[in-house]
Amino acid sequence: MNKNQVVQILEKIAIYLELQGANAFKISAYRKAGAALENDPRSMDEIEDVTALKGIGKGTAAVISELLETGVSSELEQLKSEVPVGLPPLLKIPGLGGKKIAKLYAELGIDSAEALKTACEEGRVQQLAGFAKKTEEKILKELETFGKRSETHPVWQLEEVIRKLDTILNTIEEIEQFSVAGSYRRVKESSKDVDYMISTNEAAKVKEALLEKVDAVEVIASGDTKVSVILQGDDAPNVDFRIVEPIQYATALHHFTGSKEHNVRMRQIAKDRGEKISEYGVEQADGSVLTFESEAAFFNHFDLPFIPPTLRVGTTEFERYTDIENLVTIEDIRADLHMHTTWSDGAHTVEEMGNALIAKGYDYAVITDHSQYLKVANGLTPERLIAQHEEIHAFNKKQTDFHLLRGTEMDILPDGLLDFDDEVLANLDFVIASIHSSFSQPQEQIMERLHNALKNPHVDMIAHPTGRVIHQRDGYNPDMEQLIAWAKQYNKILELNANPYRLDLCVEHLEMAAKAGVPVAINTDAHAIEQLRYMDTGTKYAQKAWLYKDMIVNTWSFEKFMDFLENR
DNA sequence: GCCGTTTTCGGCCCGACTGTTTTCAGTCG
Repeated sequence: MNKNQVVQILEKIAIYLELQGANAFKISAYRKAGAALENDPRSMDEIEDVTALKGIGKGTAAVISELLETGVSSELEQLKSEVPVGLPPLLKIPGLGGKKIAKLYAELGIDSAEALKTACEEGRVQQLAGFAKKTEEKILKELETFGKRSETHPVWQLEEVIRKLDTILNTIEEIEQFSVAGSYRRVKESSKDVDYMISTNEAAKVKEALLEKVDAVEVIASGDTKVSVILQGDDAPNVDFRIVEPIQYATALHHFTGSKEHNVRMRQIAKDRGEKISEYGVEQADGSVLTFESEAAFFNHFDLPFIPPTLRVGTTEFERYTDIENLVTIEDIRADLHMHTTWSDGAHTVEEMGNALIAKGYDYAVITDHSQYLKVANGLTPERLIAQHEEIHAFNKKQTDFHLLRGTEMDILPDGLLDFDDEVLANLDFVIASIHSSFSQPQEQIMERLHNALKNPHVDMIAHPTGRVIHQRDGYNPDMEQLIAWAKQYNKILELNANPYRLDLCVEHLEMAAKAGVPVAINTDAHAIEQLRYMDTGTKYAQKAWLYKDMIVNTWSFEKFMDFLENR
């Protein structure tokens, strides 16, 4: 039994305990034990003594060793025999937690969503102590969409939502500062909802403006410091707006950015020093409350550097914080090595893209339109590629300190051949090879295609190496260990494709690449000027894998980059 | 259930909101 499976069973035990109304700290002890395993970099086999991990004691260690020996947990089996199988899914109904569900089961025998619905309709739920008419109505309403709503929303969906909300918030005069917070700010691949932090001296007016301007189908909560709504649209997410006074903004933003685990650690650190952290500030032993100009000042108060939101997981950031200054940031990026123009399926011309790249402050970039195989994307034939070079050349002539390179995003064909001959490739400054077809081939065949590309001396980089689209498709499932070994052997670059639909390589694979010493490029794969902004998401995502700037080829100077390409 | 230089018991991060109450429990993040 592997570590993931063990962690999942510990979580299951926690869920069942919740449904028995067990002690909250006991429940969280099982979750902490799972988190301790998860955060340890070693595999299950490599961990000799689990009790050595903080958070795992006698009880949870016994569960783990039983799982490893027999594959089952007698504790979980016991719980399962006591708790009906229909109860765990009910935890997903907003407003219902373990205790209420336990009560519904104990007093009314409700053991499924179906039974709950009937009981509500018959008015039996509102007769229970602690429940009343409103609760019953709310449960009935939630049951209508039960199982239909997405539990989480992918980052590419939220990106759209957040762009719209930012525009709205910018029009509300009374707002002093605002920022998205929560897991989106931490660049999680998907989030349950959207959190916003807002500071103002006129909370009532801001609240009013929010309710008026934000397109909501339903207002879930509307208090003095919090407005919670469900947005209009298919499968739209919930948005929480938290409103605080300007002096509280930094600590509140930190608080609502999380993660929960990070906040717990911060509070423990504060507690050890006789201080108390809340969203409103840091309370001193004498009862006075400190507030801060910025999150950085808040961290500095605890002798920590600014910890970027992406790193706030509650573990490594407190152990490796001296490394943070080496991590790649958006300011380090000097180039974008993957983008499309009107020559293939892009929306802007070579010149328009070139000017936009200069406006971003880059030193160099590569135009990489699709190759001829990709007919749906108007891929370039060798002849059109040559014609494009004239245009790029003309653009470059007008520049003094910016270099636009000639590249291609060349298809690796289903039979493993490359879409351009070597003599075509030899004419290019930078060659990307990608798979866009026959995703369902067996892994050996996929790997053979990738190997063919990596072996070719003209190929510089593999783009979006797994082909995944977050929440939509898994990609073509390459053997990543092998792919990274080959990239190392042939000295090729692997891409972190920053498009929020992709984020490919993922964090886990980026960590493997970094460990192997394979150079990484963070690219937007922009098909239009406005998509060049994805670089920001990409660099933040790279931080999650603790990638240092010197590992990222597009932080290098133009000279260093060209030198690498020539002497690779 | 876990933890411990205040160590084998007593605390475990902290606060808002809602709906139920009439001072609070449950849920949520």
